[in-house]
Amino acid sequence: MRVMKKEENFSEWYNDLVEQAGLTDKRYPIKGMNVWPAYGWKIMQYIDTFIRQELDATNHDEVCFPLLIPKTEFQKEKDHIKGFDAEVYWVTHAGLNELDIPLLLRPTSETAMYPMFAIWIRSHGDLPLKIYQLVNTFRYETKQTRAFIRVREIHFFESHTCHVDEADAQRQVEEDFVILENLMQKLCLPYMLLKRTEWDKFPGAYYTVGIDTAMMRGRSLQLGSIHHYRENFSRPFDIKYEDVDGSTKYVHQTTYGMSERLLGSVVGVHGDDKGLVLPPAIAPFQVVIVPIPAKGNVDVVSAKARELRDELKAAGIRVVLDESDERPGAKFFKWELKGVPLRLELGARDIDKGVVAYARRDDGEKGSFARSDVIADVRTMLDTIAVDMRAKAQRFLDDSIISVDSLDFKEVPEKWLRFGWCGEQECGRKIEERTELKILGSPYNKEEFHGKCLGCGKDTDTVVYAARAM
RNA sequence: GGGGCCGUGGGGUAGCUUGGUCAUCCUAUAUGGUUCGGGACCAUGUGACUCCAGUUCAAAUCUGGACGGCCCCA
Repeated sequence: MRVMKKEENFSEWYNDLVEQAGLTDKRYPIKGMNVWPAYGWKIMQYIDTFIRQELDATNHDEVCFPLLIPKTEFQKEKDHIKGFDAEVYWVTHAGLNELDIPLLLRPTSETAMYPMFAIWIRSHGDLPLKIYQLVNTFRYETKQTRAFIRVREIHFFESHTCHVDEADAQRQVEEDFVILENLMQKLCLPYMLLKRTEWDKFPGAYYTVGIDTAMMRGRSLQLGSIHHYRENFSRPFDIKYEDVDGSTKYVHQTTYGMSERLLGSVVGVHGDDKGLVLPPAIAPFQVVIVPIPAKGNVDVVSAKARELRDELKAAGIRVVLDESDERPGAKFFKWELKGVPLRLELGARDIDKGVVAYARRDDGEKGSFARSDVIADVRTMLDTIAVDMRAKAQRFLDDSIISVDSLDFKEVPEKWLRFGWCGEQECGRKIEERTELKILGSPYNKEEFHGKCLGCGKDTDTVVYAARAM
């Protein structure tokens, strides 16, 4: 029961942590398909709740499509099939019979939804159509799997929208960025919006914007992506509407997808050698109260601790009182492992002085609150913790990036590289091969830049970021 | 696709080379007691050799296969 050192061996540290903290149980006998135990599921549910809130607030409707897709629908968009062919699970039999048309488990739901969109959409009055679902999707990953980050059964959020024209679809993409920003505030995660290269965009997309954050040692992790499809899917799926002038037009579509990787990033970005560090917004318990009993005052301390718990609970703060018969020290370690943002301690000393002792999970700071102000102080402290967690993570992302203007290094730095690129695929590929990094793309919100392409040396005002993807 | 390593209580392990005693230790866990401001202690318990076949008087240990896991290379 000891958490590894994050700096020494990130992989082992991560794998140990997610199991010890109760986020996942990897003992299920299928590779890449893990069990969600209560604690991990609860956190994911908070994340999902925020996603729902944001989507509902922007007039998306939650729906739920079937898990199985007929092969015939899946094959309608050529690039899409090419992109996913190698990693779909097939259902070929039902009972004792072989199926005439094989069914696949959705790797994503475009081809499940779009035949229905073609039926639902008749006129411009039906647009925009904005829906989303939170479901599990399946991808047969051939690379090594890792809890939350590379799994075969994915806990997935996907929104799909249809619009009258490209400009309206573009407005949707911009709205998605706002939704993202609000969510990332809750998770205290910094990120970058990078427009993917042509060879790395989503199969079938017109363009893809990747949402990336920084992990240890220069690794990048994609948290999700936003795609503009133009008419790439509406044509093969025949999703048309009748416009005001009576003409028939194809809709323009967008999608937006994120997964349990959000949780994986929270673990990887905020966690430390003591365990998980949860942002207050998604912590199942924002506060843990550890009573410090001593010989002769067990009942008094217990009563005071319950009183404190009830007050916090009534104030809407998610609180747990640990009355198990472990010693206080053991409880400290346990709740630190589980990442509870704020610990309150209540013993005879505190009761006498009219205070409650506290310890912050994020930076370990200790102090005490006046018992009379404890509700307000806890609220303020939770806010402060979130602010500080964001700032710390942002610093880490900023420090992960270095600008380079040549390929003349003996060893590729363990960083994200920022450099100029002329935009030619040949140059891009060459840079990727030379550095063994992946070009994540150029900032969606253009950065002022004047420099030379790292591949061919031509002047360019396009800057891109490259990193080793996790 | 090619190569290598490994499967022992819930978790982590020793034992395997050279087959032979009640399968080691840590952790977990159950009951009782003493404790309690940073991983308590005592007492008594619980719990494992991945599966199938073979060799043998005898297999955790040797051989073959299946299944599962991990790592490296393309």
